[in-house]
Amino acid sequence: MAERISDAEHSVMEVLWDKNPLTAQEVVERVAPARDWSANTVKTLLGRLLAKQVIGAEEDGRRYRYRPLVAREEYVAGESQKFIDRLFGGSLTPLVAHLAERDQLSAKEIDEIEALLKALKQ
Amino acid sequence: MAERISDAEHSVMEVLWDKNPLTAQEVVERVAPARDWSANTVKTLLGRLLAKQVIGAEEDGRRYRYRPLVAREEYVAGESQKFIDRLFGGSLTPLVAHLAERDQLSAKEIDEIEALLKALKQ
DNA sequence: TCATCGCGTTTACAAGCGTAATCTTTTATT
DNA sequence: AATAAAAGATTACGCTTGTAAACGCGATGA
Repeated sequence: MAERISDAEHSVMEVLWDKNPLTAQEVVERVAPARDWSANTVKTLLGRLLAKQVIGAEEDGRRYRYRPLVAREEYVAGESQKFIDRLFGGSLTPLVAHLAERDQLSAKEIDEIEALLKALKQ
Repeated sequence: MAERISDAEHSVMEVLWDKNPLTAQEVVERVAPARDWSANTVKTLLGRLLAKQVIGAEEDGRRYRYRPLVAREEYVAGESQKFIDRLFGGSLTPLVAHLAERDQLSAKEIDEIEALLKALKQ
C-alpha cells in the first residue's frame, strides 16, 4: 500500500500531519520557510502524493483541501524499521551504542530514555 | 565529501566493509546471495562508487582490488544523524519511545540498552 | 464583456538509480 | 594462430525525483 514517499514529498507530508485539511495555498505558506520552493513545485508534490494515494483531497468550492491518508505514526514506524534493518541488523541496541560512542547522547537524553525503559519493564 | 550512496550501492559497500580489498569477482560472489544481480550490475555499481570516490581501486595484474575509502562507522554516523533529524527532530528519545510503543523492543533489548546507558553515566 | 487571477493539470527536463547488454582489451586455451 | 574467456569501460533505458513553466478554466474586478 505505502507507495514510497520521497524526501521533498516528505516535507509536504509533515505540514499536513501538523494540521489538516489544508488548501494548496496553505501548504505553500507553511512549507515555504523551510524549503525554498515555488508554489508550482508544491502543487506538483501534492499531485504526486495524491497519485500515490498517500493524501486525499476533498472538494471545497473551486479548490481542494488536502489531508493525509497515512498516519505519521505509521509512516515513521515503517521508516524506522527499514532504517534499523538496513544499518543495524534490525536491532536498536547497536544504534544506541553507536550514538553513545559518538557522544551524541546528552545526560538529559540518557535520563529520559532510562525512565522510559523503566516504565516499559512493568 | 560524502557523495550520496544509493541503496544498491550500499549493498556493495557492506560487502567491502566486511572484507577488503576484493576483486569485482569476489564482490559479485558475496553480494549475489542477497540481491539477485548479474555480474555486470555489480560492476556498474563498483564503477559508480569509484566515481563517487567512496571506494578506491588498486591494480593487481589485469584487474582491480577494491576497498572502501569511507569507514562504515562514518557512513552510519551520517545516516543515523540524517534519519533522526528527519523523523525525530534530532533527538533519540522519541525514537526509543516510538519503538517502545510499537512493542518493538524485546525485554532483552531493554536490558541491553539499560546496561549500556548505565555504563555511559559514569 | 474582457483582462486577470487563483487553482488544478499537463508537460518538461536534467540528474540519479536499478538493471543490464554490448564493446574493447588482454590473456589463456586449443 | 584462432578462439574463447575474463575484466573493465561504455552505452542503454525506463523510472523516480527535484524543480518548475505552461496550459486551461472558472471567478472576479474594471
